[in-house]
Order: sequence, then structure tokens, then C-alpha cells
Amino acid sequence: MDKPAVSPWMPVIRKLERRHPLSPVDREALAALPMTVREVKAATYLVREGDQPEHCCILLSGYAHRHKLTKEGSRQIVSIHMAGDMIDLQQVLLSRADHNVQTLTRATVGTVATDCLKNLALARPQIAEAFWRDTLIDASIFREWVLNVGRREAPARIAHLLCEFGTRSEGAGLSDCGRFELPMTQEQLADATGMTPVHVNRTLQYLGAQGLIERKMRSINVVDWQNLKRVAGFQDNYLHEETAASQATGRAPIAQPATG
Amino acid sequence: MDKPAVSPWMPVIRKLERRHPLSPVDREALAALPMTVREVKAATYLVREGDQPEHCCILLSGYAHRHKLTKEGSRQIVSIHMAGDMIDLQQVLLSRADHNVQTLTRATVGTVATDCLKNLALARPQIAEAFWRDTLIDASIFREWVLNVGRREAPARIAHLLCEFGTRSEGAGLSDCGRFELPMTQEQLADATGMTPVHVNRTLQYLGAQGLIERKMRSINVVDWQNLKRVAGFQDNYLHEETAASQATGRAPIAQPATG
DNA sequence: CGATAGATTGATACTGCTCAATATGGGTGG
DNA sequence: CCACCCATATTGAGCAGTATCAATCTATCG
Repeated sequence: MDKPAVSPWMPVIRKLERRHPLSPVDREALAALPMTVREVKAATYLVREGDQPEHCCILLSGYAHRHKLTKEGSRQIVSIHMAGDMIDLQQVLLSRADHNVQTLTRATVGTVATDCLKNLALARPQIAEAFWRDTLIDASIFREWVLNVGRREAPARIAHLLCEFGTRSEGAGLSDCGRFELPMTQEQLADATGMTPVHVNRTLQYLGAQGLIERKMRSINVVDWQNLKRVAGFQDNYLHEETAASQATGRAPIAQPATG
Repeated sequence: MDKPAVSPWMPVIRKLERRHPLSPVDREALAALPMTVREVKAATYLVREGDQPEHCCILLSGYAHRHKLTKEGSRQIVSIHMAGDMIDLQQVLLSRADHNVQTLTRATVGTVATDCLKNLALARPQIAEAFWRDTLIDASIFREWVLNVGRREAPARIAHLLCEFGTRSEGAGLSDCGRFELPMTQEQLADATGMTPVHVNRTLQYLGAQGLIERKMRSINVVDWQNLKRVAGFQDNYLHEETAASQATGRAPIAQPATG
């Protein structure tokens, strides 16, 4: 029983519990799963399209992005991940990866056998529920991205990305009083917003000129959250951060026996 | 025990089982859930953003689309649904809807209390797994839509939408030997592809001129699947229709006891 | 102090948008 | 059965937002 003082599972458990509390038993069952931890460089592939991995990656520190490629080779980043994200939960039930995941920064990555996760989910309904909820929220974020890329103009797209990243960093306890560093090059921003790098550059300058953000080197600082959100048309409901909180405050999504 | 000869749950069960077989017990447990069935007109809202519904809609016949709106009022359709789709599975765990669902055609809609579904999932791991898998595949489709809208040009976007719809219709047993009617106006196509209706019109004409599709009235006929797929850059892996089949043929996503 | 990835700038081209008019077709009431 | 109506589809002309291409500049690192 060589259990380390601080389980590497902590960021994951914290994230799952932000949405819905786990029982101590479930928490321990999760933390007891064997996990291999390793450090990887920036730009390391964690998943490749077509893979049939028997292990599931978990991001313990650092950042990563998930992307797909067209046949012509254009890249579209479809999500950004940070500490605590179970990048690969879908490998538990879908055998073949339909996308790539690559680190944005140096990162600490945990690896768990998909079997272990699946068996745990089968054995513990609350864990299964937590995993399912996690997937549902990911799906909600993808929907918002479809909207972002499909129906917003360049400044709003970039602004929205910044708002989402900022909000999620905050939620994950990774931001320093609203201040955060976006670990993405302009080319990556372009791939995340369906733009070109050149246009990203000009759009960032525009947002700067509007007094919404400040940039020095490769770090972006949000100066005026209020107006950045306005420009982005950002509403955080789709992140579903409220779920746990609303239950705690009795905001009553409590179901009634309303069936016939 | 007044069980109807053909349960309204059939299309749902068929869809879930396309991905992974259910045990007879699970099948019956699902079919035993109380469901209210009703007919609705085209353009009926089944879910509205901000709703906290205690019931979950299931599409038993007809078509529907899921969409989001920007603050300025632009619409982005993020998915299309057909018979057998559990439109609202996310309401089981996420209290507040972050999008709208509206019928495209007249439709038959089943309604089930979210509680019933949740309790069933808690009680029956295989059902929970089936629901989770359904959500994972939906998420995969959303990712593909981000790519479609973000990184493909107009003809490819439309072509891709047609390919996806055709493939899914086929899978759901709704298409008549490759022939199908797409129940969408050009305006709706525009909202699904991040384009304008005018440009959709021109793009459809272009695809027609290329000999890929034929149109009469409001129905589209794919003439040349091969080349339509090529233009679309369509690869069906993201639909994960293979999962059940690959397991049946022993394509071995069978996990080994590879943990330490 | 080069080497190199990334950022920035300018000039130009083009895809797709806007606006506005016209056509079509299917349904409806008289 | 016809005239009308409405939503939808189609067309044209001009414009706008982004893309493309090609330099140049700037950090950062060995």
C-alpha cells in the first residue's frame, strides 16, 4: 500500500467533483486505479487518429489540444485541455480514435488502462455518471465551438476563445486572479477559430486597440473582461459549471415524481 | 401488463444495439419505461435554451435539428436528428438546456421522465454504458462539424452534410437504396454549414453541374456517391458505426489485463 | 552570434456576404 | 377550379471580410 501523500488523481477528482460530488468510496476507488505518470515535451502526440489504444491519457499538468485534419491537410483544433482533463475518456467505449491530441506545452500525463476505467464505471454507477456527465459537458463545448466557428466574425471568435479559456482556467484553479497565459501560437489560435494566422494577428491587434486585451511576448492579458465578453457574445452557461453549485445552494434541479 | 405488440421504443433500441448489443433484460427494462407519445407539426420546439425539463424527448419518426443562437440572433444548427435519436439525453445529467431543438418535419415524439432514465442507468450498467456511448458518438459528430464549418470550403461543406445525412439515414434504415430526401430548406442548410442561403443555392447548383447530385422540388438525390464523398473529404469513421460490427467479427478491441 | 520559430506588415485576390428583385410552387379560400 | 398568398428558391450586382503570398522583424536558444 504505497499510496503517495498526494494522489496524482487529485486534479481529476477535483474536476469531476466540481460538477457533482462523489462519495468517499468512489473517490478512493478512482484514486486507487493504477496510473503511470510521465513527463512529455510540448507538441507530443497523446492520441492519433486511427489509434486503438488500450490506455487512456489524463492531463495532470500542462495544456493540450485536440484536432482533426481534412483530407487536404488543413487542421482544425476542436478543443483545448488543461490539468484534470481526462483527454481520452472516449477510448473507454469507442475503440478507434477519430482525432489527434497533442500537447501544447510540456505536460505531466497520467496513463490508465481503459479496462480499469470501464470496469470501475460498470461497478460504480456514480463514477459512470461522473464520466458520462464529463462527456456531456465536452459535447456542449463542441456545440459552442460549432457556433463560434460557423456564425461569429473574427474578433468575436478570438474573444470567445479567450473568454472560454479564461473561465475554464479559473474554474480549474489555474488562473492567477483573472490573469492567465494562453499557451498557443497564433497559428494554433487560427486552427482553433477557423482563421488564418495572419488574420489572427490582425484581429489580436484589433482587440488590443479596443482596449480589451494586452499582449507582451506570447502572453495575453485580458484587461476588460466585461467588454471582451460583450464582443464575444460569451455566455458561460454551456460550460455547465453551475451544476454542482446550484445543487449546493438548493437552486433545485431536484426532480419531482411528476410522471404519470 | 398491457404491452403493445410493437413498443415505441423499437427505433431507440435498434439504434443503441447498432453500437453494442443489450441483454434481453436490459432491452425489456428500457421498453418498460413509461413513455408518452405525441404527434407534432414541423417547426415545433422540443427543447429551448434555458429549459430545465423533467422530461426527455425521443424522436420516433420524422426529423429535427439542434441549434444555438448568437446574441445577435444568427442561428447555427449543430446537429440533425432522425428516428431513434434520444434528442435530450443530456437533460438526464445537465439541468439546464444550452441549445434549442426543433422539428424539421411532422414528427412522432416520445417523452420520458428524466428520472426514469437516470434511475435505469444507475441500476443497469449496460444501459448506462449504452447511453454514454451514444453521447460519445454525438460528441464525435460535433467535432466533425467543427472541422466542417471551420476548415472546409462551401462545396465540401454541403457535400459533407449530404454524405453524413445519407450515411446516417442508411444506418437507421431510413433510406431507400441510397435515395433519401433531405428535409431541410436552403436556409436551414445555410444555418447548418455556416453559410448564407444565397450561397447555399449557388453551391447546390454547382454540385448539380458537377453531376454529383440532382434536385427536383425540395428533394436532393445523390447521383455520384463516390465523387460526392471525394469532394466532401468524407470519411465515416467519426460516426463509429463500426463498433458493434468490429466486435462481432472479432476485430478485437478486447482488452488485455495489461495493468501493473 | 547565428539559427529558427513565430510575429508582423503590406499588397492583392477571392470566397462568400449583402441587398434587392424576381420566380416558383404548393396550399387555401371563395 | 381559379386567383391569390406565402414561403422558398433563384438571380444579379456590388461589396466586405478573410485568405494568400511574400517580405521583414523579433524573440529565444544553443
